[in-house]
Amino acid sequence: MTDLSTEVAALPDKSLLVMDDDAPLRTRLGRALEQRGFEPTLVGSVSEAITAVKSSPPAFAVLDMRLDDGNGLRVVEAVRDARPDARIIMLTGYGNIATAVQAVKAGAVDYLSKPADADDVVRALLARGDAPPPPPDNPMSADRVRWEHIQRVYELCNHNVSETARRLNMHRRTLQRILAKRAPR
Amino acid sequence: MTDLSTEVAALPDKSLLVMDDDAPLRTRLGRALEQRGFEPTLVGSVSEAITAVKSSPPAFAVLDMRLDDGNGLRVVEAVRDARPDARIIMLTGYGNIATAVQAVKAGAVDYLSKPADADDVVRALLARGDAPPPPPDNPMSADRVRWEHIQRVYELCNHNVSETARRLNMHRRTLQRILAKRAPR
DNA sequence: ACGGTATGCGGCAGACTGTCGCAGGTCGCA
DNA sequence: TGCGACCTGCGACAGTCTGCCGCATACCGT
Repeated sequence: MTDLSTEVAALPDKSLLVMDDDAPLRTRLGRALEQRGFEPTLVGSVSEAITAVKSSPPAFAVLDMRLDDGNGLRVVEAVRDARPDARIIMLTGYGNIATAVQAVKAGAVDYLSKPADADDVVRALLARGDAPPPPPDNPMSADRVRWEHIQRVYELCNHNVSETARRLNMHRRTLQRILAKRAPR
Repeated sequence: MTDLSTEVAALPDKSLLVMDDDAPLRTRLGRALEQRGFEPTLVGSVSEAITAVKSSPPAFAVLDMRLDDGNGLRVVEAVRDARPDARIIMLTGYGNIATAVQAVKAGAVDYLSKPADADDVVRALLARGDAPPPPPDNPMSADRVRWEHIQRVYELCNHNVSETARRLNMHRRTLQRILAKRAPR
């Protein structure tokens, strides 16, 4: 388990589809996975992904959940239909349980929240026997949880401060101040 | 979808297993589900649950994830083995993505984090066609999210204020004051 | 009896929040 | 071109909340 690259090298099929609408991140992730031995195809939208899947179904897939032109779940289904043995993992900006449940039900083998480093992705991709890793003891600080929630809604509101504040039922001024600061640990 | 009770009444088999180690909560949940037409069996531990499943496999199950005498996942498997068509939902004090993924992979149809009210549970239990909430985004207030997180950890720490504060990385005094107040809206 | 730990509570200085208000920017529409 | 509807950033101020210290009490295991 220490050397992921050799494990990847032993795979019969290293084809991997990476879908993310953030181009720099996508490229970086693609490069990192390539270095670890995969043969990635990069796409930035659901439609591109579907096309790619049709022309050559990948053995692995790393998909962003939320894109501009549709839901990442559609791609999960497409990949599963084209290739039932594919190992798919979902990626998303801020972890959300409901989303994770949907993703797994749709057929993803795992769900990671960004920022997830390439090693995490590879580990999830390779994890044959699902090892219930550690005691699921996750001590996120209360402020951190609050902050992430805010970020999520903020993103969802397309970085519109006023609307985010309205939805969050908090003062625009307060939101502004919070957004101006860095994430709490 | 508006009247859950009538929908429950139409079920061929209303048997339901409720497992939670917190007796008051279990009773309350059981009563609530009974009022909505289910026929619940209440148990407070994994071993009791396994026994119950063996003697009469339920059509539905609401299981707490973490109990003193073992992992709720074991019960998921037991139920699934005994009755593959059963609809199981997991409940947990502390919402955790890794756990949610595990639960769904084990065969649960949904995963809710406490506090989940009875209607939420029934909805999850009945939701035949899945993924009705494509917009999985709640306009929960930021403070509410924080508060729920705190409550969850607090419960997880067995109502130990000092330990909760330590884990949450916040001051015990502050936690005390927060717990003394009611939930924010 | 003693150290370790948990709990409730008073108090205080400093940080944060809720509110107002003001100024400037963008967009769509007569 | 001007108006109205929004959005954004920011200053100021009072009221609230938080971090931190201390003290007293109450269980435990040794």
